[in-house]
Amino acid sequence: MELKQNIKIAVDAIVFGYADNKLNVLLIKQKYGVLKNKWALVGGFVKDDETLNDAVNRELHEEAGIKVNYLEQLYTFGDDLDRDPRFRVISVAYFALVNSTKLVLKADTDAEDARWFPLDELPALAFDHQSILQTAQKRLQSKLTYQPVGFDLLPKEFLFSELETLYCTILEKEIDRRNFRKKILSFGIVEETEKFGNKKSGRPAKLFKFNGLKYNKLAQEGFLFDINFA
Amino acid sequence: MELKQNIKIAVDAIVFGYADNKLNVLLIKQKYGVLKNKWALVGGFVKDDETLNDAVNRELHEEAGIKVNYLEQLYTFGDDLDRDPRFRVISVAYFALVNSTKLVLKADTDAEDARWFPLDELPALAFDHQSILQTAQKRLQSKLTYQPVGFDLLPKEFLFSELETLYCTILEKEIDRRNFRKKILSFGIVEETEKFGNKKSGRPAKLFKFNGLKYNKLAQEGFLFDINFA
DNA sequence: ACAAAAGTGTTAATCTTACACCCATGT
DNA sequence: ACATGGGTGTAAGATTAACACTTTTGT
Repeated sequence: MELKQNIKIAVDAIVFGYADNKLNVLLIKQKYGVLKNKWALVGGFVKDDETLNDAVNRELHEEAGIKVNYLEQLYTFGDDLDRDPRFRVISVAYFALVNSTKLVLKADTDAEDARWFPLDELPALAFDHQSILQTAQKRLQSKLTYQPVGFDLLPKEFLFSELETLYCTILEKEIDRRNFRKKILSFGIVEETEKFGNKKSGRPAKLFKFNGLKYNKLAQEGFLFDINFA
Repeated sequence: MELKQNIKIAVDAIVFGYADNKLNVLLIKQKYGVLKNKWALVGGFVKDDETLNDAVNRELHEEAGIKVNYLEQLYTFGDDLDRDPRFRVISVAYFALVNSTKLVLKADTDAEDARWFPLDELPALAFDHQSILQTAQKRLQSKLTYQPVGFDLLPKEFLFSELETLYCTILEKEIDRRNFRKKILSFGIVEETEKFGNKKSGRPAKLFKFNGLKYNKLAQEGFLFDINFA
């Protein structure tokens, strides 16, 4: 009874990036194997002597050449026995955020191609990656309201209007500018810099930055980041 | 590179029960193997042709003879390479709730013994089960505030005071009786019955029941269960 | 001068918190 | 009559929601 198990374990990463007021997902098209010429999430099999975390980071590096700002375990998909046509695979999915604006994707060892796709222009995906992606999108939406993960999708210094648009875009709702600014500033974890953005038109706007250390300190003392708007 | 993987995949269940104003956890002591004479979570290896969900339910049945009221995936523990001394094991942990008051545990095929332990009187646990348990406890605490999972720990009909004590116990804080009752009743998902509890002393109290169908309907319309008290 | 985006305050409504006394039963 | 737990309302304070005009720059 003990050792007859023949199940493979993989990790997959849903990497979200944000650019041009759009939420993007990182997909790759592999050179070899069953996945040849199909778009898929970054991912692969776990090595015997490597942690799940190391496996994801390795795949992210090998297949797309990136380091992410935020990474957490999302869900383990293992109820679909025919997920992978080759053999039973259980996939531990991870959820990752990057500031994609200036991110250069280099298709490295395993990948033939790596590209950002806006969420509303997705190609057909391999396996059950479509449904994994939906789970991830829901997670992102809810995380946004109770953890300061939005900043991981923006450059270190950003305009308030960018932060606001990010929230509107991802949560798919309108947000009142004044109330949003008031609320965010009331937390005391976003600071004004001396610099200004470089938009072409309109009144110049100050750049802001997120103070992660301060957030951690406050969070330990019981502070709860929380944004909820009608 | 493809198929040399030698990792075993297991499921474990953290089953919480509630009785006598205490939160309990279901632990088992196995007959055979490395786990002989050690208390551990219900769990075991996944079969090749069985979903993760089926695996957990099977183990719950085989090792403790129970059906749970609530079951959800908790987290996949796979970063500790030496978790199991025999070989690399990745464990998908599930989180389960039962009304344990009248639950008869029958040690079935695999288990030598199955018992409820109050959270503050735990024995030493096998593997990394102690830390899995802590993750589960945190999950329970937070779930309690944004999903009506408390009802899954109580009998179908319960006293308001029982519900309140359950919240106090699990969240480890004092709650104002009037505010609590007002809040819960305002949701409209808990209904008065005609029956009364059978406490020995004090004024007789009505039994209430949770209307799950109504909750589901409301939840679909955007209703959010939410309990937060200082 | 006009277009474009940034910046800013107030008020009404709602929700949350704090708090204490009477009620129905068993002994 | 007393002990035990059940049941109830209100007022002050905090938070949220709704709402529109002025400012600064480039063209």
